[in-house]
Amino acid sequence: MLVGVTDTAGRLLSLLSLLQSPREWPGSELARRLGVSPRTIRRDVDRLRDLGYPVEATMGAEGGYRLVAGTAMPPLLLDDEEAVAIAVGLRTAARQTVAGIEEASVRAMAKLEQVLPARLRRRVSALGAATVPVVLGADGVTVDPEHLTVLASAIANRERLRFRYSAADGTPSGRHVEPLHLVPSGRRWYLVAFDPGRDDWRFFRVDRMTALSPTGARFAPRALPADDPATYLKEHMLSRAPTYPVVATVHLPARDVRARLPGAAVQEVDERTCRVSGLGDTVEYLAFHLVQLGCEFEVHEPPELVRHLRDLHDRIGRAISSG
Amino acid sequence: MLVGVTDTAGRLLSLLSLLQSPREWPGSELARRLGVSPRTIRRDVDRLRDLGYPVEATMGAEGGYRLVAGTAMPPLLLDDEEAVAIAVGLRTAARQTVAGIEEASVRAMAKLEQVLPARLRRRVSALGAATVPVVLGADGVTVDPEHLTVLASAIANRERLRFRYSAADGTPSGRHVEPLHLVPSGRRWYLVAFDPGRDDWRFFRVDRMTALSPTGARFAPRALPADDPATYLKEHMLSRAPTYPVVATVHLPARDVRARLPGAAVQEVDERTCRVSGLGDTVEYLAFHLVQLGCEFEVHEPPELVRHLRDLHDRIGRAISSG
DNA sequence: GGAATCGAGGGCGGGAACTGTCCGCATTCG
DNA sequence: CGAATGCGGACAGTTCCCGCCCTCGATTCC
Repeated sequence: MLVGVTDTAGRLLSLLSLLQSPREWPGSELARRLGVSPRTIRRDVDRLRDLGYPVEATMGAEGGYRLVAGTAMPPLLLDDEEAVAIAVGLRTAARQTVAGIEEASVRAMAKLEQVLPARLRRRVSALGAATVPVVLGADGVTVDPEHLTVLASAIANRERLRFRYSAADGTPSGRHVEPLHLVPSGRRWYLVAFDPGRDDWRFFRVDRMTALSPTGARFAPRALPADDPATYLKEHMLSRAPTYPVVATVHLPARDVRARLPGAAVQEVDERTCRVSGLGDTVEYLAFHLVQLGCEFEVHEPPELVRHLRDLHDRIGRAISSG
Repeated sequence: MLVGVTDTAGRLLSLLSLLQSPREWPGSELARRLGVSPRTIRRDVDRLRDLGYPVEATMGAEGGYRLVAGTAMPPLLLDDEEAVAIAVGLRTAARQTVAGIEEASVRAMAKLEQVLPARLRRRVSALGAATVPVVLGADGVTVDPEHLTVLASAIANRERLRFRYSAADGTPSGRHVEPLHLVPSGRRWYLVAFDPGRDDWRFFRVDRMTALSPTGARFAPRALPADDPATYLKEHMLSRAPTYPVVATVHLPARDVRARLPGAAVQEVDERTCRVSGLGDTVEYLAFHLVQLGCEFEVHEPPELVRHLRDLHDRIGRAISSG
């Protein structure tokens, strides 16, 4: 049998792949599948262990090998469908902007997209299109995951970027910038970039960018006039992004509300009533979460929210009266 | 220099890891990082290509290596944060039951969870708990992703499973079964399993199972008395799961509605009005999507939906009148 | 309790593969 | 044109891999 390291290394990868399915494999079976002797399988298992991937073995009849959790992530060997599932999962997660792992999400997306075979990419975008964007964005805008991956690549690769931008007042312009950071803020994403034409730093809302195209031209990254891009962004955005301090009384035990609205400040009033404040950043978002609790509640604080709920109330009223 | 295949294979993995970040790497830099000569790097790149992972090289100054999309998925080498991001993404995706990739999602979750280091697992569950379950389940029940991974492992590993089950009428019972399939249905999951005690096949709703514990005892999988678990389940469930045929008139161009409600049958009435039918399976779900469109609409068909909307209307009315 | 199955691991010999070095070549950018 | 980059052939020395022996320990089933 003609072999080489590519075979040895390839075999180790195949072995890793087999061991990653959540079941046990007897060494003889592995030997058969990989076309080597059981002795070699034992040695391969040792090699994997040397590499830091803990392979557990159960002895006796019915025994076998299994990859278990170690201290480092082993390389994930995915089949087509699993890769698609992960890509779709990341996209929906990015749309909803989960917790504090947005950057990591985007990095993982970029990494995956970079190596995702074309046929799978098609399936992912088809599925992505078929997925209901559950989050009702303030203005109905949801950020396009594709854009995020393109931006992440351009940043990592230090490539200049060309795109079209619609400013807040709607006036469009063409831009050519040196992208430096991608910063999540609420359910929005901002690109922090240096604009050589205007010789200054600029922030761009990702959902307002169109026709992204990395130019391929490299640049040497400049130092940001602040330690942290996020705080830099916050300073410059403070005046603009309105946040709604909400106060509402919810007729549900405080414990239940905390479980269903993590992130909100919940204050117990009595056994079955509590006061909720500071939920989110857009009235649509706030209204949705309050209604979604499915219990009685009263809104006290932001007049905008009350107005929005009144609209909702009227709209539903019309829907059922004319139907 | 003392080397071995574990070094060679390990180096190949490191190389793959470096090449997976979305940027270009000059060979000299790679050689420096991996502690080998540039010639070896070239050979390693060749080896990766032999393994089917297309490494692209750009010549000339400023050139370098980059991993591009090929025909097969290369092993994904993730850092801690990326792994957590993927795990969280899969969990939220599993909760929402995306499109037709549910099984793959669960398989990927099981694969990932199996090798996820403990410290990362803690972060994932913390983040998972902090994530708002956006989907308002019919009865507020969302399936626990952990359960799904445990079940998937038990199935793949052909392990008997013990758990407690609350039947539809609420009566609890202890079960000991041979799990065979996990079937998604709407936003619910069912386990298809053989119950040796009762000597027959049974279906269990995953959200009604508690105290899951694989016993470790193996079993030889029996043949299901049907070709396909999904259709088998459907036959047995047909009478129970009510689906609501909805008909509503929506005052929005048909094109827009199709974009925002994929899966629904949309029929154009005139330029700015259309008829929507057959959206989903629970009134809460239907109501949510109709309201979420943010436009005028009238509901014609299921009286349950009208009733639900009236409740919603009244509840919102009380919320804003007393606030 | 015995047999069968499975993992762990030492030793050996032949053959093969890996690495580094040196070389000339092609390509791209400034 | 020169510098940086990738490409790849040839060679020599080292070493490492593989399959085949073997024994031992653990576990399960009969």
